[in-house]
Amino acid sequence: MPPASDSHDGGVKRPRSITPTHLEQNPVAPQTPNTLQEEEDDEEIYGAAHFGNFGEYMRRKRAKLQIQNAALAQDNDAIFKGLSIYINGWTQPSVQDLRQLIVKHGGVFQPYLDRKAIVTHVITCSLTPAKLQEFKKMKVVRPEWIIDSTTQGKLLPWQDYKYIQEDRIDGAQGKQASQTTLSAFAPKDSSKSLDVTDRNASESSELLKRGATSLNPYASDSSNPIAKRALADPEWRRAHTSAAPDFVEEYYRNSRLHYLSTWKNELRALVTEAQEQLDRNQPLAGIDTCFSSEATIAHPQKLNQRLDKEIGSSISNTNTNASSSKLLDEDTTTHRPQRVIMHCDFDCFFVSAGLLSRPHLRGKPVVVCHSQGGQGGVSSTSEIASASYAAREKGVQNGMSLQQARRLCPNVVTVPYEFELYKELSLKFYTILLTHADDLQAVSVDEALIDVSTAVKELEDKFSANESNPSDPAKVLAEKIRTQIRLATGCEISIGIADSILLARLATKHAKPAGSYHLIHSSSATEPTNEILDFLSPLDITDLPGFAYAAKNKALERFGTSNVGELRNISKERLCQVFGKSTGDTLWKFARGIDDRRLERDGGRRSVSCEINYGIRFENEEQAEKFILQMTNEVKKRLDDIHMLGGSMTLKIMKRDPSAPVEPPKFLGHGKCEVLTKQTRLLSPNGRATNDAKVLADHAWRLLKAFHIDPKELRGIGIHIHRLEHGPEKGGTTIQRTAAPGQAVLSFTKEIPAVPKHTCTPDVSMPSPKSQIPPEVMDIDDPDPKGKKPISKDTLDLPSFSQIDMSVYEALPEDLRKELDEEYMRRSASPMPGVGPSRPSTSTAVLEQKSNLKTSNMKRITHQLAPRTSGPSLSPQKSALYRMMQPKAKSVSIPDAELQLFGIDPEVFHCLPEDLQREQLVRARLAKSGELIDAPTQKKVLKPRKPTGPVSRLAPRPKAGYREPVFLRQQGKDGEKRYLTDTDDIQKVIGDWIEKYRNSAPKEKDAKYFANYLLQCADGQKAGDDGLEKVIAIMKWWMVLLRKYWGACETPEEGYDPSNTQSRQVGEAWWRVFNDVKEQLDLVVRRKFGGTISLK
DNA sequence: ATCCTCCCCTAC
DNA sequence: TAAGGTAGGGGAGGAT
Ligand SMILES: Nc1ccn([C@H]2C[C@H](O)[C@@H](COP(=O)(O)OP(=O)(O)OP(=O)(O)O)O2)c(=O)n1
Ligand SMILES: [Mg+2]
Repeated sequence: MPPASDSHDGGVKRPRSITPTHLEQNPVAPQTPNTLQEEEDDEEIYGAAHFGNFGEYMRRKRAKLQIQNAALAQDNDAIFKGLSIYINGWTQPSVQDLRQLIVKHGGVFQPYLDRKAIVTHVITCSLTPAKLQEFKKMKVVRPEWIIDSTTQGKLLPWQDYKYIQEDRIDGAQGKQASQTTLSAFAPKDSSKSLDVTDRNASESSELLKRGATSLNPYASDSSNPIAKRALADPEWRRAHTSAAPDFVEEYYRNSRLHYLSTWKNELRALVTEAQEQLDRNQPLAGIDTCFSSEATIAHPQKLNQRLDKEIGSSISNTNTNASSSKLLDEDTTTHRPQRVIMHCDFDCFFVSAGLLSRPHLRGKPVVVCHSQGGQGGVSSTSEIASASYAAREKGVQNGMSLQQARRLCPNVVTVPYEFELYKELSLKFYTILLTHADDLQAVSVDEALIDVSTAVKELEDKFSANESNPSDPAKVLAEKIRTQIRLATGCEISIGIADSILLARLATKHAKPAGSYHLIHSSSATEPTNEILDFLSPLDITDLPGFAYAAKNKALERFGTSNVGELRNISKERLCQVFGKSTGDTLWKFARGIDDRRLERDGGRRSVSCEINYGIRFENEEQAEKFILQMTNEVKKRLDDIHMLGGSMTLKIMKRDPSAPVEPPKFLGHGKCEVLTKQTRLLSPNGRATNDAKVLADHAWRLLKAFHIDPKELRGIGIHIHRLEHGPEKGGTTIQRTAAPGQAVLSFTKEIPAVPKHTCTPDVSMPSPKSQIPPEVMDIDDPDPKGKKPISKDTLDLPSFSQIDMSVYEALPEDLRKELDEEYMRRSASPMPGVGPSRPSTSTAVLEQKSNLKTSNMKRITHQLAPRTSGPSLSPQKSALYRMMQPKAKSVSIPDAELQLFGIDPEVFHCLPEDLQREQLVRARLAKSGELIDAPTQKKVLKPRKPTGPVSRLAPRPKAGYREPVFLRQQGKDGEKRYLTDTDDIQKVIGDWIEKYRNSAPKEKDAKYFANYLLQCADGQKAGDDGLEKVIAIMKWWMVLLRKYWGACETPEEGYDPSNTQSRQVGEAWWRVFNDVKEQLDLVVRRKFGGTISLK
């Protein structure tokens, strides 16, 4: 069974910020003042008092907590330390109260019952039978356990409070909690447990079963009746699911995650542009030009002057004229001096933005989500994008469902998204940051890393001139920036300062909300001091950037701890062993506060993708095909936006896991799924990477069909394009982005949405009138609407047929090849002039009639080609079949290029036993010495694996007759059995294979490998005609075996047979694989020999 | 060794 | 009702 996966759901993602809950719970001042405390004191000097009392208050409390948590291990009050507690359903006392008690006394409150998170205890007042079953291996206790324990100040035995229903619960088996040190930092992001899509569903399914709850929309096993009811109405389906004609557009208009990704890209580009301007010695003008047309922001220079006046700062910004890259360039050489990195991040960004127009909600528990039903939403599965700090106090987290939030905080207020506003604020934010930064890395719409070494240095010089000022210039600058941002946007940001990215990020968590924090060594030591180590020690691995739940699980599993301080004791070798070389090394360094990464520069895009895993509910193939069309059109737009062409496509689908309900708990979500991907080379008729909508659509549709999946089972579709090449910069097909999309795009495909979904791209970033551009304007902007039409055959500039790269040609979808064939014939450009019909038709039926005629030409042409590697991915991963088919002898060592010189296909060569390899070489050398290379027939062959243009693989075509079929030729040569060279052997392999999968469907990987092997035999010049015979023999044998075992399943039964046995499903899977392979073979055979293989 | 391919993982 | 996207780092392990 192919793997199922859902990275979102399995994980424990948690906000990086410190939950204010902790603050509330730990008001006691720390015993030992340390750096943190000192910084707090500093803060007072530097005027944090400007801010609302709220931020100041919170921040101070949190800082105290931070220190306290470090000592929490010894705290007698931490009676729940090491426990991870989940509260099920309605309880008395309330969830919030219990949660507060748990957290206050050192326990971990689990908002979800996550299969990956460790839950030591479940608290409940009542349990449904289903839950009872679900929890039967866990410690299920009544709330009194918590109450009594806290009142008595010690952890009472849970057994005394075991929750009992009529059925006996064997609760003693729950996993013991790992001894993880409590972190001062809150969890990274809201956990979305459970409809886990595992890449190895079978292995972990046992665990998966464990923790579904009705309150968790990601639980894997309960159905959503509301969704079921809605979907029963066909009208509704057609309006609200992927069956809708404009679903893609509508979806993207509302997907926050889509915006997040889009913005990040845009900001990166913008920053790069601005930096280039600055590098051209146009300090401020650059910024102005860059942004003025896109958002109404004050000129930075003026802004600064104004700000200086307003905040009465004696520090003027002396950095505005600094060259952006001078210092940076120095840095790149050897060891950089001492950087000052700031990590700047809006506090609860979406909420803060939303509150700009709702000031009365300040300080209240507010969340941003789609669901807006006032006090309703008790059962809403709508996801919370951002929660205010007041809401976080109650345990509400970003990414949580609204129903979860309501449970934790019944009076939480919901606020709608305002995407345009976010982008606007972000632009102001970035503009100001650029004003101070030597370098800037766009992290996200609300977050950036800046290198402010120069500005801090200048400030420092100024201070030292003043003498009497003991201020930390970095901190002063941070506060100045915060003030500027506040005045420009009305929002609070927090800033973490340090000399590395890692420490700056950690400092930010500490600074939030509405503060700044300089994580600095007291000494001027270059490497992390004890203070830094002490800061890090209480943290959890998930507090480190780049490490989340998977890392945590590995750490817990392999080291028994996820605490940074304890992980520091693990040797680098062990870490690398568990996490891999680079990641292990990084972890080792991070645990010691070492991070020498520089800020990332935009290195140019390497892939473009488009993926929707929500609301995918097809009833038939036609809907799926229409949807694919929408997706590929979207992909095309994205390619055009960045003037790129794609050389390769991966189609990714999510398929409902057989064990998952048809309607998952999350409304229209994908639920537990298997994730499958198929990849293909993506080449247009001109042999280059492409952006052609039709080519994209054809490839995608073809890939989708190759899954042979019931469209009803689809839950997600993604199209990824890689191996990007530069396309035309302007004009032609690349206009629509700068033109208003609607009209221009409509002009060539009806399916494309008429309204731009990029409502927040810079050119339309103003919320107002501009977002709707009149159609006339768009027409003017687009000089050549036709350029976006599928390439017209009449105007297409085709190379002469002989110039066509055959590997490219062969990689085309069949119908495209046919079309191309027809075109050549029509133009009399084919090697057999004038054979074709006068006009190509798009009718499949017609094309098929003609195919024989053309394939005979194809055969002649392909025969002249050099050997080539067969299609994409002849590189099986380790698999049972693969291992079975591996040659036992090691390969004779000889460069492939030399083999090719001999006309031997390396791939085949390496499959041969050693003695045969030698023999082949001897023969080849002999033959070559007696003949001239047939130069004129040399061809360039595009090597499938090299992304960069055609790699010439000069492979002189030996004279006909010379080259005996490498494969299978030795049959009968000397009765010795050889791997993969003898029919008997292969028959045995097939037999073994089937035997191995008598009771479960064959692995996709094996099937692919086997198919490739057969194709290799039948295709190209690797085998002569007896190669084909061999293939036919193998296929026949395979068929015989399948008939023997599953003869009844040869033709899949129509309709739904409730008595569908496991055996029947396995049989059908085998036949599906068989037919799939035969189909592929037929394709090759038809091309080569003009017919299909007959297994009669 | 170094590359490539097919994934997993992470961040917002 | 709800809108679970997207790009890049990098690891495992085969190909070169
Ligand atoms: N699961 C998530 C996480 C974040 N976001 C969006 C909304 C957030 O406001 C924005 C920024 O994410 P942050 O992680 O910076 O979180 P916030 O800014 O909301 O809070 P803070 O930074 O104060 O912790 O991204 C989202 O839509 N879904
Ligand atoms: Mg933020």
